[in-house]
Order: sequence, then structure tokens, then C-alpha cells
Amino acid sequence: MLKLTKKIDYALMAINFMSFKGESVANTRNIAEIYNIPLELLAKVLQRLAKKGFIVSQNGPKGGYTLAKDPNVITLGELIRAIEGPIQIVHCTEGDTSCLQTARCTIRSPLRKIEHKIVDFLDNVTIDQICSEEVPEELAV
Amino acid sequence: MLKLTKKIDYALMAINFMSFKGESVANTRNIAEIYNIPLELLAKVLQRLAKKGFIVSQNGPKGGYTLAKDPNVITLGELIRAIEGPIQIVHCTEGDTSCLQTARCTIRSPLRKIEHKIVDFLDNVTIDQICSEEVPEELAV
DNA sequence: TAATCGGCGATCATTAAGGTCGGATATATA
DNA sequence: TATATATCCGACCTTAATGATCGCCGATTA
Ligand code: FES
Ligand code: FES
Repeated sequence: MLKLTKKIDYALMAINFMSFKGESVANTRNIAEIYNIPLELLAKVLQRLAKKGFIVSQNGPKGGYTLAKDPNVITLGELIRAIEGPIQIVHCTEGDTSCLQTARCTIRSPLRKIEHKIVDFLDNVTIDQICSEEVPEELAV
Repeated sequence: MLKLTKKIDYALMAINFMSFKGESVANTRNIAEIYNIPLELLAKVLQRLAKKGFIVSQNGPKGGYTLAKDPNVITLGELIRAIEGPIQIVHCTEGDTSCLQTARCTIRSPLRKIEHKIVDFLDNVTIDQICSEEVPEELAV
């Protein structure tokens, strides 16, 4: 119900961590251990972020990820779309036939406007507004 | 993922319908048939709305519901809270111990601010901005 | 060439949402 | 007063989305 997913949380934590690592690579295991995130799940999230061009992967031993973009040019909206797909506050799309209410639905189009405004808002929140927390020195190996 | 529930949809449709009925009562079955909503589910939603004081119930035959408030003083935020409980974009509350990331979570409090802004927005959208659609005359029995 | 990393598809588990059922109480009307 | 029709309410089942796991591959570097 109007909730962000864990994947988004993980992505934000990971980006936060990477932004403190700067040029040096951060590997998945390291991040997973620090934040207590299931390794495989975090791996998937990072793969997705890499695919979408937010981070760059470095394969092989001593490999890992580095940020491809500055956190202040990535928006929360972009990040959500990258991981979860298009943001849809209201489930029924225009051409959708599966919804039984489609025929007499009085609310679809007004809700679209609200959706648009929320998306608009999310597209104006940059990641660095969220990722400004310190990473404890002793953990940022 | 950041989606409104069907219950909210149903509530909006019902309120829309009732606002066109004016003083005369609208019964659950009637609304359910028109909009193709599962009767029992709609009933529950309306009971919830009645309990929260948005609509007034009239028991017995010829009974039903009438609006207790003008749609232009009810906000979407209120409606969502009435039906689904408090709006939480981010799952983990402050005292929550169940989340494994709590210890080193860097994103909880920044996300709270975003949540607050969205809630603020929803609290400034009135229902009549959504419920402005016509109800076909032949159906509004 | 062995150990360490990311890449990827398939799969299972858990939870939340959507929907159903059965029985109760209230009330208008015949 | 009997009956039909309405709201009320809690328990329950089903389905879909999310969260998490597994196994195997290819890349890279020491
Ligand atoms: S079309 Fe599905 S609820 Fe409006
Ligand atoms: S406390 Fe649960 S993700 Fe931050």
C-alpha cells in the first residue's frame, strides 16, 4: 500500500556506500555484510543498476562496482523505475481489459493526474538528498 | 509498489455515486452492480467509511448509505488512512526491531521526509477533485 | 590454473491484497 | 407479528507480489 520495496532500500544503501568509496570499487559481499543484506538479492539489485547505467561493474577478483553518475544527478524516480519498472499508483492502464470496473470507472483519469504529480515529485528528489549519512570508517573496508 | 489498493478505488467510486444521489440513500448492492464490484468487499469498505464518519448508515429495508461530509472537505489522504491505516512509504518504523538493517540503516530518516511530503500532498487533494464524473442516469436508480 | 568476483535464470517462501462465506442485528412494510 | 431486505462483523480462503535462495556460468587477476 503505497510502499517502497526492500530492493529500493538496498539500492539506496549501496549507492550511499559507494559514494563514500569514491573511485575505489565496492564489492557486493562487502556491502551485504555491512548492511546485513542478503547477498544474492543485493547482487541482483546491483546488476540491475549496472545494466541501467547507474553504476559500473568491474569483473574478476578485486572487482566490484563504482558509481557511474553523481548521486546529485540521479533522482529517486529514476532509481525506482530502474529497479521496479514504471511507477503506477493506479493499477488499471487505459487499454486494460482485465479490470472489471473499466466499463463504468469514474476514477481512472483523475487518479492519473495525481499519479503524475507524485512521479513528478519523485523525479525531483535527488539521491544525494537521501544518501548523506556517514559510513563508519572501520566498516568501509 | 507505490500502488493504491482496490479498496480505495471502490471507496472513491462509491462516494462518487453517493454524491450524485444527494439526500436519498444508496444501498451496497446497487453500487456493486453498477460498478461491477464484489458485493461483500464493497460492503466492508462502506462499513469502514461509516465507522470513520465519512458516510451515515441507514439500517433495514430501504436502508443504505448517505454522505456525511461534502466531498470537497474530505481529502484523499484521510480516505486512505480510514481504509488502510497510516500511510507508510518506508516500512521500518523507528522502534522496529524486525528489520535486519536497522543497526546501520542510513536511509530511514531521509525517506521519512519524503514520505511526509507525499502525505502532505495527499492531504491536500480533495475527493471532489477525483469524483467529478457523471453517473449514467438510467443506472442511478 | 585456482580463487574470486560479477551475471543470470529458475525456483521457493513469505506476506499482503483481494475476495468469499456464514451468521448476526436492525427495520420497513405487509 | 412475520418476513424480506438491509447493514454489520469476523473468520476464512485464494491469488499475486515481494523477498529470498540456489546453481551454474563467464570474466579476471594473482
Ligand atoms: S479501470 Fe480499473 S478501477 Fe478504474
Ligand atoms: S531500518 Fe529497515 S531498512 Fe532502514
